[in-house]
Amino acid sequence: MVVLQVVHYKTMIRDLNMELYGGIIGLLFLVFGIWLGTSSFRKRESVKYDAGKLGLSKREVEVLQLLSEGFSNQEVADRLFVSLNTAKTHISNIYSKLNVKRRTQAIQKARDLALITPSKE
Amino acid sequence: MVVLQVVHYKTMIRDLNMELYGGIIGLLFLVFGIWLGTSSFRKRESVKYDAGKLGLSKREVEVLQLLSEGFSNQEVADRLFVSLNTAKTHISNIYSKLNVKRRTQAIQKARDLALITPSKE
DNA sequence: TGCTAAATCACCCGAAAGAATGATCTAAAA
DNA sequence: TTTTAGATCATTCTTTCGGGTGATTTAGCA
Repeated sequence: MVVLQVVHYKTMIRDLNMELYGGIIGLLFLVFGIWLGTSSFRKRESVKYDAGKLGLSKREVEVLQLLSEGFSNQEVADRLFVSLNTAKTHISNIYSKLNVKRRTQAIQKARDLALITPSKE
Repeated sequence: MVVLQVVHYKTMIRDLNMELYGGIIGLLFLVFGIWLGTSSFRKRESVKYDAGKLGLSKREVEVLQLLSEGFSNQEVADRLFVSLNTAKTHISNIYSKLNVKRRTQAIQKARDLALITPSKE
């Protein structure tokens, strides 16, 4: 009987350890699962990288950002404290660098390439 | 010794069960974690609902979709097999219903309200 | 120190976009 | 059947966009 009790005691110890292990491993699985779930939905964010690749200057990226927020040429000019003509020059340069014809297309491309910061989504 | 062996045998059985349980519970945690991770990143999608609320006709939603894809007025007209004037009329009506002044703002609002189908993202 | 890229601004011109208004036609609802 | 909403198209007019070109200034690089 003593033998049995000793054995039983050992298994109880082991049970406790198992519970602890179970909890920890469960947590690990949980964390791993959350990581899996979120990482598949996270988007890569590389602003300066793509912008530099396309030859966009930081001023042009600023303009692009404002364009994407729905501002007119004049509003962009006002917000950057430059003349309308300057704003137009930047915008034209953006079009040629992005290889597009219209501002809507530029905005589209900027979104696709993650050149700009989305306001909502 | 027979007793010991029997007890040992039982614990082995239990160990096997524990491994199974552990695996299953781990899987459950994993699934739950993935669910947690993804659900916090999923977006609501209600197309016809908001469109109706704003009083947009289905034709206008069609036009809005094309606008968001970067098409010019003429291209929208061509794609819907209507005249340029008709396209412009639709677009104007969209602006007043969305309470915006420019097409870029209309596109923005349409995206925010999930009135349109995003091409990429 | 000269070269170069970036940023700034100007002027001109044509095309596109947008506002305002009115008209016709059709299908569905009252 | 009469109303009504949606879709269609037109005309006129103003504003905005976009292309093309050239000039000046400044800051960093070779």
